Amino acid sequence: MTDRPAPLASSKALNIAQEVRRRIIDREWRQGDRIPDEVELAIELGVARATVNKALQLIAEEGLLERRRRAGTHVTVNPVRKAVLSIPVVREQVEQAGRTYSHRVISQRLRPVPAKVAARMDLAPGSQLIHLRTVHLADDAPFQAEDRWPNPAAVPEMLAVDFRRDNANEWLVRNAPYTRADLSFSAENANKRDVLLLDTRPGQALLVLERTTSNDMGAITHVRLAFHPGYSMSAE
Amino acid sequence: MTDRPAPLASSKALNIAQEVRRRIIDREWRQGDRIPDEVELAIELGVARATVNKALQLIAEEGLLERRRRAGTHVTVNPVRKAVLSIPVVREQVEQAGRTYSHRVISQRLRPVPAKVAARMDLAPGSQLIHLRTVHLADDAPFQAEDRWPNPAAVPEMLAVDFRRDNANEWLVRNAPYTRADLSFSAENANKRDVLLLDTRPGQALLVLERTTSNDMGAITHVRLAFHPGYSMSAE
DNA sequence: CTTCGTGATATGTCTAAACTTATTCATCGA
DNA sequence: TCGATGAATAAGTTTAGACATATCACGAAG
Repeated sequence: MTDRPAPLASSKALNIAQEVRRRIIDREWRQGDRIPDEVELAIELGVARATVNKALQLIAEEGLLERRRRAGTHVTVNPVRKAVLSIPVVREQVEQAGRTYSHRVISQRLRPVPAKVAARMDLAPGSQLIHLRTVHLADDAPFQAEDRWPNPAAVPEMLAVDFRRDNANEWLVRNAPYTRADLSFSAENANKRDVLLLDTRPGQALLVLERTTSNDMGAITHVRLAFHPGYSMSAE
Repeated sequence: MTDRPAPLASSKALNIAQEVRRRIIDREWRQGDRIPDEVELAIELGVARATVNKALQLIAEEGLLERRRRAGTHVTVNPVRKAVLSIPVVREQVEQAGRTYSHRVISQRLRPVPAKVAARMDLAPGSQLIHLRTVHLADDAPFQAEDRWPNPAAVPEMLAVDFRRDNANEWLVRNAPYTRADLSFSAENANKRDVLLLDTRPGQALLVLERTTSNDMGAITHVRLAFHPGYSMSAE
């Protein structure tokens, strides 16, 4: 029987990263301190420098370390908290919760964009876009109200699509891939339309996600998603 | 003059990643397709396999590719959108906007935790924690209302700290590093206290961030941050 | 027909070595 | 005193090669 080299719950690089995090958290390396360089750590830990490099880069991405050529690696003084949000497709979100998904298109027609949306999409005010209003349901209860402005200039075929049959989000993901997405979260008091779509009362606080997606050619779509009351979005 | 080997706007690995993204976006590789394996790509692009590996791992993290040993690398069918939120320390957030930061501690005392908070922090109901209420100001206008439950069991010294002088968030970051943070966003209608602290009207929709931080020993603190009306949080 | 190996294969990981590049620091000259 | 210059340094990147490991696919045994 060959003795296995390590328990290997995970990779060497990850073990090193964990050890480095421990030293930072346990104050062996204080905020602002310069830590030993890659060569030293490689020798101390008995691995190749490339492995130490991988581990340190990982932690630097997490924000606990700052690295600069020649200056060395330092423990970040005021680490900015980063949170990764996963924003799944509505349908999957609903189905993953074990509920039945459906959606209803309220309206679909060509309209000039409102100024605010035009600004976000970097379009000339008054441009004609498709305007689409949809409500997404979980077990026939309103889950999310969608107010979308797809840009036919991005994908001309979209003018021929009937979004009553094809889910707009999924059609766009498949037919108009984007390279950039700007999103923002806010809280809004339910307006009349929200009340109607989400079956709630006026003024109810709603979590609102606004997203603008674009590629090199320009904006593809802007969408405002209002979640049902009480919805909360988790991270990390 | 030695002719430089490449324009080298960035590294080879990043250039390869960009090229791979392009092929996915331009539909040269369709959703679900298996793409050429690392060795093939390395030969095609004239680089080492390790470089291709780095590029593909990067894109897999972004969610556009799925990789499994032996099965190969496939283009993700329904990519989950991921967004990275940066959650800066309040003080820096305010100062970065060119405004003057200040804060006022409304109350600080030992109290039994409410059931909801106890559940989040995984504590026995009725445990005694410090309860701290603070309002953060930008140019003397309310910016954020904070409702915090630090756990003295995590760092006993905190019982002796006067948070009127030391910013609680910053004291904790320095003296009680955490390894885990759970956060969630929601929208809430302003309650009476929010109205008072944020100088707004009852029912106003507020963006609320709740965060529980902990380390191996258990929960360190739970905090509810209510932002001033109209505040929005952006990502990517 | 099903189940259980077993080999082939694509990715995962690590290493040692070399080269590149940004940045600091000390030295020297104006 | 100040600024320019250049050497030294630490991280960044790439390479070729090796071995590890998960899993797919196929064939043998039941």
